[in-house]
Amino acid sequence: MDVKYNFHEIEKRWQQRWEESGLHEAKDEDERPRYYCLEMFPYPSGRLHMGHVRVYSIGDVIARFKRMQGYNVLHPMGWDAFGLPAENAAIQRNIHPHQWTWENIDYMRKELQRLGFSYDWDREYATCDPSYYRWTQWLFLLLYKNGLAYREKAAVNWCPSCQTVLANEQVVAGACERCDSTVERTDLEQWFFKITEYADRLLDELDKLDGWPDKVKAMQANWIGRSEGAEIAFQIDGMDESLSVFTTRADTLYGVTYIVVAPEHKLVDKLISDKENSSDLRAFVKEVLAEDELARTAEDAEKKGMFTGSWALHPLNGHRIPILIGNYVVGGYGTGAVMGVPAHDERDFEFAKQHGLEIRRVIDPAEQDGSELTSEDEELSVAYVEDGVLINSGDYTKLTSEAAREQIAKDLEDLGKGGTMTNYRLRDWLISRQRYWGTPIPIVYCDKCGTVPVPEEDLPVLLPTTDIEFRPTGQSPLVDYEPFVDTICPQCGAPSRRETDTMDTFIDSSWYFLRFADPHNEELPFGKEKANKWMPVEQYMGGIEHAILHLMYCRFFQMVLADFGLVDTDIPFHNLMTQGMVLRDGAKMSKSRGNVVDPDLITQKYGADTARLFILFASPPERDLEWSDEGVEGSYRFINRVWRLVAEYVDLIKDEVPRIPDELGSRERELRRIVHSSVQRVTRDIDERFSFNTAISAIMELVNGLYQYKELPASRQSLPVVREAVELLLLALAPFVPHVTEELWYRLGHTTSIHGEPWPKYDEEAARADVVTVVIQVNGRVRGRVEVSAGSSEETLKAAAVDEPRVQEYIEGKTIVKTIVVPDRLVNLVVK
RNA sequence: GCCGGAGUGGCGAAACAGGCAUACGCGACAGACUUAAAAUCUGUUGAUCCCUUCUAAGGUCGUGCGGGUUCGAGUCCCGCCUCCGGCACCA
Repeated sequence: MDVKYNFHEIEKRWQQRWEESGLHEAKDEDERPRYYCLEMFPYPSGRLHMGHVRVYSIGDVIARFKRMQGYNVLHPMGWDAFGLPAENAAIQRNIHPHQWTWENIDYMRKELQRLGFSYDWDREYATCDPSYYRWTQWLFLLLYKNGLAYREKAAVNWCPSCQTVLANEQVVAGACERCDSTVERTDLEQWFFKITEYADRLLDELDKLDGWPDKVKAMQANWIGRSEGAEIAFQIDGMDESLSVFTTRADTLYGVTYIVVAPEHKLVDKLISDKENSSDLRAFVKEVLAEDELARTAEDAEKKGMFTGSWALHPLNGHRIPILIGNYVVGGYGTGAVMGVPAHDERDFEFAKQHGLEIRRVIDPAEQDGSELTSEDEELSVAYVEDGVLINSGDYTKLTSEAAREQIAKDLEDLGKGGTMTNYRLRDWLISRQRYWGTPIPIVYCDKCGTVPVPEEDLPVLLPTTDIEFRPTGQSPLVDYEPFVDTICPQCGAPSRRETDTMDTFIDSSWYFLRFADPHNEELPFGKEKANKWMPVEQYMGGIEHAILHLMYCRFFQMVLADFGLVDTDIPFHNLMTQGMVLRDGAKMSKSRGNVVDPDLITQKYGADTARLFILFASPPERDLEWSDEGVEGSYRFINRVWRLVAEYVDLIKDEVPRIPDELGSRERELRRIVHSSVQRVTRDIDERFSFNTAISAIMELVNGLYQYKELPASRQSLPVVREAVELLLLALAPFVPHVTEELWYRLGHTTSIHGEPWPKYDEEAARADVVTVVIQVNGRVRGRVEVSAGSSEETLKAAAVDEPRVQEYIEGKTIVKTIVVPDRLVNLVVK
């Protein structure tokens, strides 16, 4: 056998053979238990980056391992192919987005194939293909017909650079998630999905996702932001209007000394119109509204406020309460108005001090924290924001905060002045985009019939791929393309206009995992039977950056589709793993930083197996991975070490059967102990905790053990034991480095793929050591070690311990008051 | 401020259930092979020497910091610090 490890030739040959033999195809009709292994599909940006290589290497180990364990594995790949970069590239390089995208897909598919990932390529698709987005449109109509998609004028986020609106989830700290430009607020008529209708379920059912990281669940819970409290209506004095506030602290209702409304509140006009200083008031409103919303409502911003001249009436005691306009009240949350309770809210306290408003204490801490009853008229230096016992609160005095909240909400409800209310941070999902390269929204506007959905049989509404000027103008490029826009009303046949906005690309990826279960279906997005066969995805993998966006949208879609009976499970992904980033010099790889390592160069120089092995070995999957050129060299060295080992042994063991003789020498028993305990560790590390780095280190120890054994004179070596060791080594290594293990497997004389072999069983008996080192401690400090046969009794261990000369030094002249024995591990003598 | 996660050699990291801290790899150093180098194989590699002494063993210290529980703590408990991520004038 050639001594040189020629990865170019090996990898190319096996990739071809695997594809030809259909080794990685998932079978719809197959009685074995199914296993759906999925990694987030890529956007075809041009080339793979190391982040891709990492997540797909992780997924491939799992897919291959599960196949060897006897599962019918679905491991598909496709393309999240609609999106802005295609348009930007089109503008910069004068190439059509369609062409740019498909060329990228062709290139990146080759890159994936060169890495040897075991995808079922028969199921591949791209979301920009009409055969896919036809069903995205179909699903849009499903939501529309069921009242879950609607069009409305609303204050929306506008990205001036991307020239489109964005969903709330796509705005990070006031900036566009994609390009970092500051987002502007503007009123526009837009399409929304009613995700808020599912807010409670999206929150409550997080508990069902026991295979998801707590981090992701916490982020989603945060994002949904459910807040339970009360709505309270304050009659406006002298007007036939009332002002509603939302509060979580109804127990502090008697402490209300003012009300603040947001400048955009719909009653602002009425409140200030007939006042003598109304022009000043208007100027104030205008001034506040002109401020950037993010800055205005930032925590450290100055709290500005101005009295409107109007008064509200307390719903329980009828007191007159001034109404102010304040910059710190968020118009879009709750009712856009808050009750001011300065004694028991830090923000209100600060605001009241600034504007000389009354501070009235109504909660006493006494019984809550056991501190002394504080004097009621003592002036507060800070707000008391904890729960307590009510004081100065009419009939509610002496109730606890908790009891009072309930009672007050109930009584207000009876009076018709409020009741319990739940608020969410989550907003409806704004899904329309003023851009070209996306799924057209299948809606027609008719002068007579209004908004008309395109009939299902007329789908897809094709995105024109020629003659489009797609430079962003703030409205969809389709607006000016008459062949697309001009149509006839599906209901009355009159000339009408198509919707020209396209859908947020997150919709494309919110159901793609279902399409993989049935990718060629021409009747439906997916057949129910096939979806039920494969769903939910057993193991899903991707970056943490999708914790809220993609992963919440998918849950929403899956719930909707389950509700409409298209699929049984309402959970898209059973287990989720979020892998860390690939860093170099401590920072994320990026072009601007110039610290990018091109996967193609690595596969060219070292081969796919080395690239995969390094990435899996360098770090546990969830953690960030620091790129290291030396580390890559090390992985390459290791594969060569395996190659040489087999090359040196192959002629000797080619015809050996791994039958183990009953009588073994100590060296053979030692080798088998290493081999079998390594396989045991690899199995556990992959199966139970995806700890690939430690699995690989166990295999390295196996190889080291074989090299040690190889030092023995050839005549004294047991070839059946070596044969067994080499076979187990290759099998355990197969999911990580599929090409080289396949090659060596054939060289050993096998005629079928190693990847079709069952995962190796280990012999627990063989994995156990004959002799163990037991640590002897005196008072918890290590004072000696003894070698004893495994499973020695407590008495034997104790005797061996006190016999140790060095131990005797420490116990001489002292009394042993206690002896702790951990079998096969440790003896601790406690002396005085 | 609230929520989640992390902090271990020169570096990436390991320690499964409270029981030898640093497995495995990188780097470094040394030996073998070689005319030589590379490659390869083998070995050494936490700090320290105030203390002991047999000079290569032994002691002592050591998992962000300070306490605690325990025969024994990287691991459990209490209190902090730092870093990363999410939410945040959300009423």
